[in-house]
Amino acid sequence: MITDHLTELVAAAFDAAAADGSLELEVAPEIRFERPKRKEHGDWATSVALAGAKGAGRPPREVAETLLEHLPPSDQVTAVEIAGPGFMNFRLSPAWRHDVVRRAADPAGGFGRTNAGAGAQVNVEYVSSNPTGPINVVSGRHAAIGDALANLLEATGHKVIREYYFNDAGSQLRLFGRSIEAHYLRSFGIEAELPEGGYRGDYIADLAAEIAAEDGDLHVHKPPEERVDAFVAMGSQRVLSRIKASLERFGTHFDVWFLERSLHESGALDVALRRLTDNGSVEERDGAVWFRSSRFGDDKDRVLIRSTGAPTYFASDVAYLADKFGRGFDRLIYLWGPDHHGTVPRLLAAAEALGFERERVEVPLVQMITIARGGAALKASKRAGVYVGLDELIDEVGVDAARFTFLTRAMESPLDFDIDIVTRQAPENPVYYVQYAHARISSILLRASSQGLEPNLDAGVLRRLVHSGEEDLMNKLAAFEEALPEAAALRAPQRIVRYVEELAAVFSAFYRDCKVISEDTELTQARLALCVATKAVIANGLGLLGVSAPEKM
RNA sequence: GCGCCCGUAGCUCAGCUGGAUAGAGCGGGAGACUUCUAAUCUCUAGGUCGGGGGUUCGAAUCCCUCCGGGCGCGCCA
Repeated sequence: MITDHLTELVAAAFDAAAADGSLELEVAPEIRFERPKRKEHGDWATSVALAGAKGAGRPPREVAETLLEHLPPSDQVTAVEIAGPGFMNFRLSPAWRHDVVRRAADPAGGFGRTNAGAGAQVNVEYVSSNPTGPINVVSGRHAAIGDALANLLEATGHKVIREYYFNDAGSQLRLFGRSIEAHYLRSFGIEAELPEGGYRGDYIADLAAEIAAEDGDLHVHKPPEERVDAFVAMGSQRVLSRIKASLERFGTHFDVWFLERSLHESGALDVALRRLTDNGSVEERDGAVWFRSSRFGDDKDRVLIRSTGAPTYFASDVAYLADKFGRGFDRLIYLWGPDHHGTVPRLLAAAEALGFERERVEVPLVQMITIARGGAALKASKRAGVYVGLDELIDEVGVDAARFTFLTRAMESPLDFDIDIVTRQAPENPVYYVQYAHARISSILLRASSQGLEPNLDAGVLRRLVHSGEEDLMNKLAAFEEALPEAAALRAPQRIVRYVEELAAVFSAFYRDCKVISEDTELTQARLALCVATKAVIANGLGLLGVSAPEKM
């Protein structure tokens, strides 16, 4: 990457200046380059002179002057200027920009991709919504973010497994089964109370009606426990297949659908428990089995096995964690909601107690969504039965606009989601701006091709790109090589959203100022090459976000 | 009370591993369609970066503190 080259140059300048005694520094400051916000400040700038001024006992501008005098020549750099309090502003050569175009236009080049992950295996678990009801917009946000994170990790050299944890063993499922049971029994004229705190959505009644239609009164005369078991199984099965369908429609594909129940059935729960017991991380108290998580940084100890003998949800979590590491992952990412943040310390404690470095477990929290309709806040709750379904959202605004909206905000930022506003804004959603740029390029390329004009990436041809609109566009293309790794490292897909919007804007300016197809064949070929590169980068960026890049709009 | 997240333009939000004049979209105002896609573009108005201290050559960004909002602190999940 170019910044590595620039860093080497400056490091060499430090060495040379030290060697001839013109700059005395005990410790050289870290050399970092950044893209200046203002064009006048060049392509890349460094503030090392400011940082090093104190140690050198000299004014920053003087330090900068000295460095400048000792800077080795480079064919990538056309000028270096000292500006402001002591910034060193570098201007890069056209050849460097042309190289960017060439690499970006190469479909096999993997422009922007890195191998930072060096093949590390990462498990990304997200959505993992309980199979007690249809999937809602909150899960939609999780799905969009999880997909984007997984894509970003893959693009930076990680091997990613996308996983959905299916909670089919807990007390919520029980409650769900009993809720269906009540409706079912009522449909046969049998008096039945909805369980306290039970599920109230219409879909519960629908599920009961479906089962009644298929099985008739088959379940009426079963023993209550057995009957609830049946409803849990049938209900969650049906709900899960709907969840899968909704996610599929949303464009989210999981590699692994993991059943909590399998942890119980395989004995994984017992194995994990034994491991903790064997290393003294567990104790019995008040008839229950506790994990001594407070030894590993948690506020207090946590129950694994209740005094009733039933394992807690957390016990499954521990077994699941062990299972994931057992499958060879180097890193586990759990995308959780803010309501689970209190359970993060115990998860990390469990990792440590099981002998895995806690740094290998990462739990980004996706903040909540405040759902409103026409300004009136709604409470999204499955149990209360008021929520906006993912399907409904897709129907109203479409997958691309929904994803883009979810990804524009940083995940740690709460999202105000007014269905009416998003629906109304759907046609003017920024996602279309970006897609439009892509479609426009496709159209230009098509037209050019029909006239026998093709892009040409030869150095001699690209040399024709000298207009400021062309230069800006090439610079913005180059920025993808920083935007992608940064977004991945910071777990910040919104950076890709920003980038892609900016790229579309810069392209629009180029489109306005530089007519692509003209009488000048060589210039046309050069501009077509720039179009091809831009189109590829837009498509790559949108692809990372799970958003389509249409050829036509 | 403790913990986590948030507080930046009228609204929704970027920017936060410290940098040079704090950005975008929407909304407001004024314009541009004989032109490779007007789902576009140009210009414009709009800010005590919640308040106050501190660190620094430099703070929206780091530290402390206060205020406001949200969430969490179960042998629930």
